[in-house]
Amino acid sequence: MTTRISKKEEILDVAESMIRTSGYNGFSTRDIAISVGIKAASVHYHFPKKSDIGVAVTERYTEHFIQSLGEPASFKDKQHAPLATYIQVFRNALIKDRKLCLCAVLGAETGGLPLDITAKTKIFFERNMEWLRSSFIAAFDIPAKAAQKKAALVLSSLEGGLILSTSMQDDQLFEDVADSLIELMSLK
Amino acid sequence: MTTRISKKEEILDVAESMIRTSGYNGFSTRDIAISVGIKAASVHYHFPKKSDIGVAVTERYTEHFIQSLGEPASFKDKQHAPLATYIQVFRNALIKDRKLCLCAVLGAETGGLPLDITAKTKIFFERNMEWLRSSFIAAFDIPAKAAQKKAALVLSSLEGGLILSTSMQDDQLFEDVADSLIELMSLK
DNA sequence: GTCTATAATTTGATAGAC
DNA sequence: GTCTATCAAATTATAGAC
Repeated sequence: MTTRISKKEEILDVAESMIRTSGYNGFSTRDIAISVGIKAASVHYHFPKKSDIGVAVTERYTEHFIQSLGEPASFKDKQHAPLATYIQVFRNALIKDRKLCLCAVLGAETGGLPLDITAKTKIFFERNMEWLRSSFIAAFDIPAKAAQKKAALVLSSLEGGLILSTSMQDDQLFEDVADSLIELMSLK
Repeated sequence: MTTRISKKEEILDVAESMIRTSGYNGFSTRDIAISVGIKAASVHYHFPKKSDIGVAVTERYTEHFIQSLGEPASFKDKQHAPLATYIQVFRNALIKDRKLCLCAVLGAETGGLPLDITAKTKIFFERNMEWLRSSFIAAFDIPAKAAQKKAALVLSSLEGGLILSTSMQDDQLFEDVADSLIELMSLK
């Protein structure tokens, strides 16, 4: 006897999928209703405004994403570990989900979004940068500024790599980005 | 006596700006009309369907972008030249335009776009990858596969860097990405 | 919690006058 | 080439019954 997830969670699941595929302005509350199997009015019962869905999806996505990375401190002196872990999370998005990172999509639409959603998107990137910085400091024992630069390159290139790979319909392009990162960062 | 640009060009200018700010689904043909100073019906005279605007903008953007890069062959044996040139074009988008790359935005919305627009977006990335590959082969005298990997990293990280920098409201993040690329690529 | 019904607005697009 | 007028459909959202 499996526990059924609530309609509220189902709405978030569908919304996350739709944003990661078509962007926040690429679907309607009615689209969500149809996909969940309820009426649009019922969607508004759980989330009065569409932007409430966007905010909730982004918060939940951020928590799941950071949790899936594990503890930065555990990479002490293990130089390859944090990058390998990080690449795998993005590879799963591309290969298993066949979708982009939620916040890369929202970041690309920034000017067309409600402000409460852009605020949550910013937090996603800040928390990921923090994870990468502290992981690189633990793994490589390098100064904060060097870790910041590495983190900026890794996060930017993997977010961009997902977009390029998807747009070009070429999974190998993502692997080329990953290979480049691994090769170049073990040299430095 | 300066030559006035046509309304058709003005529509493309405004549409390009709006897509790069809010995404293709983040504005209406009426928004364009207001910004150009005509009525929505007049926009449809120049471009019958909204997607015709998207296709025309993407084609024009691609041509301008590639032209601004110059000839790849001119970088023969000049190792720093192609990367410096490429970074500067993206830096201009961030600092001068205060906008993302058109095709990064369209790439992020892929699933919610008319197919003729996604086709043009794909061509943008293909032509940029080709420019980078041939530039790196000329500059570094390296095998095609090594050039492909470098090109994938450079294009992905600069596209992603623009998105992160904009979303985080932190121009320095883009410079961190650029510094990382320059440092790591001159070592390899 | 979900439904029907409805409303105000927006959107993409067309017809036809000037 | 631009306008007024118009439209059908979609979109976000609310009121109130069950």
